[in-house]
Amino acid sequence: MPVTTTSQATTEHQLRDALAGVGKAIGHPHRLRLLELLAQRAYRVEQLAELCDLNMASTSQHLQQLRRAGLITARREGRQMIYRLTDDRIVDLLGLVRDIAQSQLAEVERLLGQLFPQDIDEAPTEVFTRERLLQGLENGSVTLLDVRPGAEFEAGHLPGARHLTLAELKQHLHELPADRTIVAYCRGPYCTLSHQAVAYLRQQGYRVARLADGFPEWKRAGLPVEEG
Amino acid sequence: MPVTTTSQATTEHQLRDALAGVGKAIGHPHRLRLLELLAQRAYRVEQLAELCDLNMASTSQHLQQLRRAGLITARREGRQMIYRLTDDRIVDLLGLVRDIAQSQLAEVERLLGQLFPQDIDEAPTEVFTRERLLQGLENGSVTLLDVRPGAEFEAGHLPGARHLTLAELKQHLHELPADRTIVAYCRGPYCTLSHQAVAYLRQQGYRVARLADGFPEWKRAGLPVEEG
DNA sequence: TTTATATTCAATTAATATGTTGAATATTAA
DNA sequence: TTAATATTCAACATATTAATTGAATATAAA
Repeated sequence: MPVTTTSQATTEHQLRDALAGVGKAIGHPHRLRLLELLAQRAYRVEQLAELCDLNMASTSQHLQQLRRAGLITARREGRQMIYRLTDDRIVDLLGLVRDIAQSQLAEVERLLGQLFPQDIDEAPTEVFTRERLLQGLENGSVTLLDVRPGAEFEAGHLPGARHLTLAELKQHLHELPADRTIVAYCRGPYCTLSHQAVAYLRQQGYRVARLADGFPEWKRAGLPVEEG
Repeated sequence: MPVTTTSQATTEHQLRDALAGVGKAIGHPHRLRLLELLAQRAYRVEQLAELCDLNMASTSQHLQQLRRAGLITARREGRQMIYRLTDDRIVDLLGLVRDIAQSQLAEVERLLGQLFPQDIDEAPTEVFTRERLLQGLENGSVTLLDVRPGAEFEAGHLPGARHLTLAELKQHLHELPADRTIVAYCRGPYCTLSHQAVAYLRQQGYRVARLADGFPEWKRAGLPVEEG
């Protein structure tokens, strides 16, 4: 007859505790922000602290919670610690949480409407899937534009992408082709950078579209990237 | 020039707060247990309370946290509330958390070794993928055995599955075919029921294998189920 | 209506998580 | 060695979350 030892329930409970640790780790806005940043590239504690507007001790502690949950790893390099995602599946995890929240929580829907307002007069911006972008790059019908911060571009970007931050866009406007569709991309679906770039370029009369998601998802999909 | 309103940072923070809510929701062992159960079938509060060994008030509060996070919905039916997963993607979420934890946390690896000990002498139990099982069912080379509790089987099971709990297995042993492989399945990868069934049947001389994952994953994959 | 029942709400206490400060550690450069 | 720097640890105050109890609500049956 099947045996159910007394310790089995305990083990199952411990197992559930360990899995809950992953939930706890992503269950805080600061840690989500850290993961979003680390999905773009590896960072030192100091940089993360600055980008998240946290002090170093706090940042370090959050990073260690993420590490204990198996979501990031640390490597010492000289006198600094470099943190990175353990695994591309963390990108999937963040994406899945985003998708579930977006489809089930009215609050998220509302906030997205606020963050990405649709100008009702205009036709909606064209959105490229990864497949369509690949095709466009192959037949040379699109110019690819990375509008993330320079450091993120340098650590890795889509092949052939031109890099311009929003601030640089105005001065280099004439360098962009008027006869081809410009496809802008940024950190991911909830990042506003590519939306802002698209709005500006469109206003300036360019043919412009937006990649549906960002660099991490592209890399996660196993598509080629140029690394700095 | 691109505009960054003062409220944008706030909106992004609120958005991250909402997403963190999903993490918080799955960041407690009791709530994970509740989700595992609800992945099998819809349940009333009372049943969940009993299965999780919690009192009703506590159970109800945990359920409401899951509901606020958009992971489950409630429907009143007479004087009772029926809870169910909002979405099959919740099954994906649990699976992804499991996979990440398993590959990144030594503690999880250790606990699994404890929960599913490999008898070193024996050849390891054969594990069927869903694809292989489908094929085996088609050509009639396997008998499918559901070893979950009766209520879960009745709410939905794999087509053609025979239901026997571990307790019932002994008495109905002779009804099982000796000339075909018996494939047992249960709640999912971390459920011990199918392992126990396999160990017993094997010891009794049956040709027996285990489905890699359980009923929720099968259903989630869009494969046919027989509903009670 | 009244009564019985399932569930949720409210209030309390206990437990846990967070942010902050200053000290401790580990590594490089002097 | 010593000094400088990046990071982590320890300890505290504060905030959030959990479990428990008893009361309140909503529905169905009497």
